[in-house]
Amino acid sequence: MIRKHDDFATRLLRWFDVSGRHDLPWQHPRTPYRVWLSEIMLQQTQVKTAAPYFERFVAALPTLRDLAQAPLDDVLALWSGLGYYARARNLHAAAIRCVELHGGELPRDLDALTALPGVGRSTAAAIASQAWGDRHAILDGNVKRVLSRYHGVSGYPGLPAIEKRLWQLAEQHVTGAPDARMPDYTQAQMDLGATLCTRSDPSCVLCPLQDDCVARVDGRVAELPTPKPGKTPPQKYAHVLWAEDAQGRILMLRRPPTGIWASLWTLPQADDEPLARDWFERHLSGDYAKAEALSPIDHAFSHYRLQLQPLRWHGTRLRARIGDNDALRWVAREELGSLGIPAPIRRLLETRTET
DNA sequence: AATCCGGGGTA
DNA sequence: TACCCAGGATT
Repeated sequence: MIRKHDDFATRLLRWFDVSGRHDLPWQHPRTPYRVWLSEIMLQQTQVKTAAPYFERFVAALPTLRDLAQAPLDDVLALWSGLGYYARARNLHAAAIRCVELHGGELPRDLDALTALPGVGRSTAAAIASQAWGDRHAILDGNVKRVLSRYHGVSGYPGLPAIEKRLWQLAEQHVTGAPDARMPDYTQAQMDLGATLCTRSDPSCVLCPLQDDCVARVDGRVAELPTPKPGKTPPQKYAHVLWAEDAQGRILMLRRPPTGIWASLWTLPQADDEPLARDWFERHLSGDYAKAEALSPIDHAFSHYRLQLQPLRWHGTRLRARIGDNDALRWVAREELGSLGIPAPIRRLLETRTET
C-alpha cells in the first residue's frame, strides 16, 4: 500500500510531543490505580471538571486498598457533585474485588479488567495501554469524533453498526504505534479530540492529519460526527420536604441502592403535594400548613426533566415510633460536606443556609 | 444488537 | 435551551 504520508500514529505522536497534554494530574505519577480512577472519573465528564475531584480523591484514598477499605459513604462524599454516581459505587465494588481476586492490584489483563464493574472495553483498553503500555485500541468520544472525520464515517456513532466500523478503524491504527509509545499514543488520541478536533470549531489548520482527513478534504467537518437523533424528554414534577428540628438540623433520607441518585442522601421526596402531606403526617410532628414554599428547582437528566418544589419547615420533630435510623436521619449543616448529596439538593441547602 | 440509564458543563 | 462529554449495564 502506497501512502502519501507517514501513517496515522506517527503523525499523531509527533504532534503530541509538541502540543499534547503532559501535565494532567493522573500522569504524575502514572500508576495503574491513578489511571483507573482517572478513566472512571472522565467517563462522560470533561477533564476540567474531573481534575479537582481527582486530586481530592487520591489525597483521601491514595491506594486501591485504601479505597477498598473505605466506607461507601466516604467514596460517595468524595464523588458528590461529579455526577453519574453509579461510577463511584462501581469503583468501590471493583476495588474490593481486586483485593479479593487480584492481590490488591488491578489485573493486567483486558478481560479481567473488563470484568470489573464500571469498566467496559474502551476503559479497560485505556487503563492497560496507559498503565502498562500494552497494545490496545480505545474508542471513547474523542476517538469517535477524530475517526468519524478522518475517515468520513457518516451516521450517529452510538449506533452499533457505526461503532463497529469505528472500532475496526481504531484497531487498524493502533498497529502503527511503536511499542514503547502506547501510553502516549492513547493519550495523544484523546488530546487531539479534546483540544483540536473539537466538536464545534475544530482547529483543522493545526491538525497533523489535515492533509488526508476525509471530512476536511470534502468540507464535511461541521457535519461529522453525525449528531445524536433528537427527542424531547418528558417533564416530571416532585415535592421535596425540607424539615428542620429545633437545633436547625435537616432531615435527610438515604436513597435506595438502585435508580436515580442511588445511595445518595437527599431530602424526602414525594410525587405530588398530597403525597408530600401524607409523608409529613406519617413521619413528622408539626404543622404541615406552616410549610414555606421555596422557588422550584429545575434539573435535567438525560432522559427526563425534573422540577422539584421545596417545602420547608422549622422546629419539627420525628414521630416517636419512626426514630433516627440508617436511611433517615437528622443532619447538622456542618455534616453536609461529608455526605454524598446530589448537586441540585446541595445547592438548595447551601444557598439557603442562613435563612 | 438494541435498549436503558444518568449529572453536569457549555455554547 | 440544546447538546454532548475520556460509556457501561442490562435485556
